[in-house]
Amino acid sequence: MAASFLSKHKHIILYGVCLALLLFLLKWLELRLIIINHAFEMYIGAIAVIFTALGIWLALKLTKPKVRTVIVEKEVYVQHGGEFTLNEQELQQLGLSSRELEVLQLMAAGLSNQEIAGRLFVSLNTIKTHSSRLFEKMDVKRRTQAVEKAKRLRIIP
Amino acid sequence: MAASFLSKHKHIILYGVCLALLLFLLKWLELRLIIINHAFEMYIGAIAVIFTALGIWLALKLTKPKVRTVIVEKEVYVQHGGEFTLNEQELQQLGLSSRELEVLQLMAAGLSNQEIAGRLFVSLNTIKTHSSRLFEKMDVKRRTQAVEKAKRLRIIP
DNA sequence: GTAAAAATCATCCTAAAGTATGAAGCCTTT
DNA sequence: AAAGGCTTCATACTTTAGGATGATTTTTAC
Repeated sequence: MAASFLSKHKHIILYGVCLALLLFLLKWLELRLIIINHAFEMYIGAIAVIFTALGIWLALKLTKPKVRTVIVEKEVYVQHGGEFTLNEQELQQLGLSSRELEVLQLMAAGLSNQEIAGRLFVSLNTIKTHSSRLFEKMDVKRRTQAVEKAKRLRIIP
Repeated sequence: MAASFLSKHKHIILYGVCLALLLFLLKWLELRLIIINHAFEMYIGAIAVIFTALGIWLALKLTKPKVRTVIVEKEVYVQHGGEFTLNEQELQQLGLSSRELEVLQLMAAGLSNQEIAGRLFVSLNTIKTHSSRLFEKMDVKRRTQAVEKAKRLRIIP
């Protein structure tokens, strides 16, 4: 199929190829003419392009990369709490018993008398007695005052 | 207007002027070449040097600096005895009114409702209303819990 | 100017806190 | 063994705190 097509139109193909070659030759000659006529300018241009590229390459490769460091300070608040240092002296001075101190600590945690009683496995009345003696020793009238004073005196954290 | 245009396109204008000067220089060198025929190598060398420099300049001026963002976390330790730093975020989240916050602060100081009322020149009932709304917002049942939670959340010192 | 939020005050009621007093059991010290 | 402190518990009572609801005024936001 392909072979028969080639043999049939051999002359036409040959003519076409010759024409193409001729046009190509003409174009090439034209180009050569331009090149020959402007050989010097083109040479200079080539030099310029090559050395500009060289300059860019040198600059990019042989210099330290430009890095702009942006430092964003982010403050992180650390609730260190500051190690609690028990004020032993004040504690001694108040003369609180161990049970009273326990009650005071649970009061500071926000527990009610009933809850404290449950926590310590004693009756509500017992806690009331403890708290009364506690208030008396601490010279306060209410649990809120006791807690405030205890924190101020560093008896509890 | 004109000044801003100038400053805005400073690089372009500068480049244009440089190019013009360069062309002038080239023309002058060409003339010299005609006169001094032996300086061809020097001419080429000058071209190479100039365009290398141009390439370097271009690369340095027209490349964008890489931006590296470094986040430095700066820890801020908050000591127990140190300055109190209000936890604005938590305070906002609770949605306490200014009056409620006042009441809370006086509660933390160990004052009774009656005393708070006297301090703020309002009736006891008003303080009760405030405290009720306060407890509701803070999701607590008692003033001692409110004070404990407020101190824990750093809403009050 | 209207709607929403805040602040104020009141009444009634219940729950919790606090006072006063007494008492029993368990330690330690004298 | 007696004295004193600690813990426990109880009863009776007063005070304070807290809940529920309704209302008025003021401030704030749209």
